[in-house]
Order: sequence, then C-alpha cells, then structure tokens
Amino acid sequence: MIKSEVKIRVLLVDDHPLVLDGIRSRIELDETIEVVGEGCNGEEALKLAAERKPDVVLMDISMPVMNGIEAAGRFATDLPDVKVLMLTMHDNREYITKVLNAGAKGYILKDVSSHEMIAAIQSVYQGKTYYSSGVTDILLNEGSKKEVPLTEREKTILRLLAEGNSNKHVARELDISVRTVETHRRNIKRKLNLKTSAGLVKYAIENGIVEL
Amino acid sequence: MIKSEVKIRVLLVDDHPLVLDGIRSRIELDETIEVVGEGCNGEEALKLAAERKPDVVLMDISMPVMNGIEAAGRFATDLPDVKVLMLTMHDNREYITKVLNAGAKGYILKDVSSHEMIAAIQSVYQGKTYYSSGVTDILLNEGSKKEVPLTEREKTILRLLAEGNSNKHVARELDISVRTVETHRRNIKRKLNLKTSAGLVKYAIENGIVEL
DNA sequence: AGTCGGCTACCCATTAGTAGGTAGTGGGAA
DNA sequence: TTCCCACTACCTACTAATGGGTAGCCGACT
Repeated sequence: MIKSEVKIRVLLVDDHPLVLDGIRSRIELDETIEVVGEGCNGEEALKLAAERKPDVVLMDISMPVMNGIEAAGRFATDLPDVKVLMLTMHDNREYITKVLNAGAKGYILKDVSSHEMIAAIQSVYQGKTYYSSGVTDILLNEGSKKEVPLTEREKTILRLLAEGNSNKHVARELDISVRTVETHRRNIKRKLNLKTSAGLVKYAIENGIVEL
Repeated sequence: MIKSEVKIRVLLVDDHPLVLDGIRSRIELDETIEVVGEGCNGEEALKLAAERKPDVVLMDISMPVMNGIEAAGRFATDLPDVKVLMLTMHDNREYITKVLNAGAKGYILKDVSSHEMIAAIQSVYQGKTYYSSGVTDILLNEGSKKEVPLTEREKTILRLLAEGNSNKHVARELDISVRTVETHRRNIKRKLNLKTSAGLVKYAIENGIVEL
C-alpha cells in the first residue's frame, strides 16, 4: 500500500540481546524497514536516537538504568519527531495508560505476531497510533468492567504498604495520622473487595503499583 | 568444531509468537541447526515432539495450558531422548532448581546473546548440560550467600499466607494449630530477615513460591 | 545411644490491624 | 449555592499478629 524509496528507520531498545537479535532478524526480512541501531536501556535509546535520527523507536518497558516509561517521556520532550512504539509483555491497565500519557504512539504486547509488529511500525511511522488487539481488549474490558477505582492518594498508600511498611510507618512517611492511613487502607480493601493485607500486596504487584 | 551432515533438529516452544519468530529467524542463519516445529505451550510441545522427533526442545517456562516445568517432567518420562533446554527470564533459584530437577538439560536466561543460545543448543545436543553465566552466578551467589533456607513445610505455610490467608485459615487448611502456624511464620520471617507480612508476600512472589 | 533438625504446640505481654461508626475541610461540579 | 467526593482524623470494641520464651515427638544421621 505505502511504498517509498527510503526505508523506515527503526531503533530497537530492549535489555534482552536475544529478543533484540530476534526482532532484528525478523525486521530485516521486510524491505520497507531498516534497523539503524540497538540499545539496551532508555538512556542509550535517547543517545542513539539523537545521532541516528530514527523514525520509530521500538522499546521495551522494563529495562535497567532508565525504563521505557521514563524514556518515552523524555523522547516526547527532547525528540518529539521520533515516534515511540512500546513493545512489552505488561498487559495491565496502569502501564498502558502511563505509557500512552508519556507520549508513546503505540503499544503492542509481546504476544503479537511479527507480522503485526511490522504493521504497527508502519502505522506509527505514518503518524497513526497503533494498539495491539490485546491492549484494546484490556482498555475496553477493564474500562467497563473493573476499572481501578483508586485515587492517587490511595495508590500512594497502597504502594507504601505493599513495599512492606506498617500503617505507622506510612503515616510518618506521608506526615499524616495513623488513623488516616487506617481509613485509607480500609477504603482500598473495600474498593478492591480484598479481605487480607496479603491480597493488598498481590494486587499492588499485579497492577504495577509497586515494582517487583 | 563439531560438524555433521545432519542438522540438529530443534523444536521451539514459547507462547509469544514474536519471540518464536525472532528465535527462528536467528537460528535459521546457523547451518548446524534446523527448526522442525513450533509450539505455544507444553501440551503442544509434547504432541509435536512425538511426531517431529526433535533432538532438542527449546522451551519457555511461563506458558498457558501446560507450563515449562511440568512439560520438562513429562518429556523426561515420555520422551527421554529429547533434550530439554529451558529459555526463560525467570532468574530465581526456585525455578532453576525445579527445572533442573524436572530433568531439563540446560537453562539459559533470555538476556543471553543469540550466539550463546546457539552454543547452548549444540551443548545439550551433544549430551552435555548448559547453564548460562547468569544461572551459574545465581546458583553460586545464592548458594553461598543467601540460599533460601526454608523447609518444605515453611514454603507451604508461606505460600498459603501469601495467597491471602490468615494464620487461622492456614491452620484450618493444614489441620494444625494456629500456634504452630504462628511459629512457622515467625521462623520464616526470622530466616528471611523480614519484618512485615507484606515483605512475606513480596518474597513469595519474587521467588516463585506463589504464582502471580 | 545420643543429638540434631524439623514439626508440632503452648505461655505471656504487647503491638498492629480490623470493623463499625462519625465528622470537619476544601475543591470542583451541578 | 449546594452537593459530592477526596482527604483527613477520631472513637470504641474486637481480633490478629508479634516477640520473647519452653518443650514434646519423631526420624535421620553418627
């Protein structure tokens, strides 16, 4: 459909050399795209993008040094012409909304086919957005069925609790009363329909509120 | 070094088409190895292996329907001639020992280079074992420095607690006294140097004692 | 036979968390 | 303005968990 003499310049960023290598092998089979560089973290991605001038950055979220979400934000401010396409296995709503808010143009899950990945690269190159079917499913399903109803404050409380802090410690940390923390904790549990603190921690990890 | 007319027959098993595709593209560049099939879960792997007779199965751990650990066990009993090489990003001791006990011949992390992956396939094909450097690091480090010292009983208690059960519920579940559960819980926390129950849950998830 | 570790169970005192409330304040929407 | 909601904080009574012990039983290893 779209044909031009110049190939789409793509920068690959992932901390797993194997994945990087596999994606590159696959992309090189396509005559519309060329790989102009590879990085293993967000910092490297920004540095490489500045000199190689890619059209699209295909980037993982979980990486050392600088993760994909932070990197996507920096790309949006420093190199706004570069389209960021997120490629990750994290399929929770928190991540997806964070990434899209950070200015990424697309979000595909690692369970897509390589054909779909190519299609995604071409889409974002053309200035369109691209979300893999899994992503839209999540946005739709969780959006209508079980949207995370926690307020920012509650997420903060939950994160601190899940990190292993007691009510008292969280209270000191946030400079509020222990009663308040207790109230928040109860509200969170009621909202999420949880009965135990263990469930609280599990929920926080599953939904990307704390890092594992 | 080793050269023969027949290529090493490899079966790839991973639930991410993209990874599958990438690995295949990469392996096909090597003239000593050929891909004879691809599956997306353990069950499919066993079925495919029975008909395609691969020399080596390169398999992920976390997959739907039947995971890699269970599949490795089935391979060891049903198709003992097939060498299982685990390829995963789980780098915790629990998984590694489980996999190796299940009869896998090798364990490589997804952060290896594709070159190392090829070397691993060749090694296990020759009947040797292969562990990527990251794996041996973990076995050595954790082995000397911070080996998980939990007994089977303690792991059971920990799993139940991390799943969101109270001491009382665990006691009923295992048909032991609440005091005993309390003692176990204390011993676990002392051994792991944890102060909170949230830490308990985090530890359990990080170390593969409970599924996320 | 002795001892060591793992599992079991209990005592006591104290702290932490739960479950039911009520309620003030301040900001944004109707 | 009025009303709602998020955030804050407190009250009371109750239950769960913690941290310090001790100790019996059993199986394995010496």
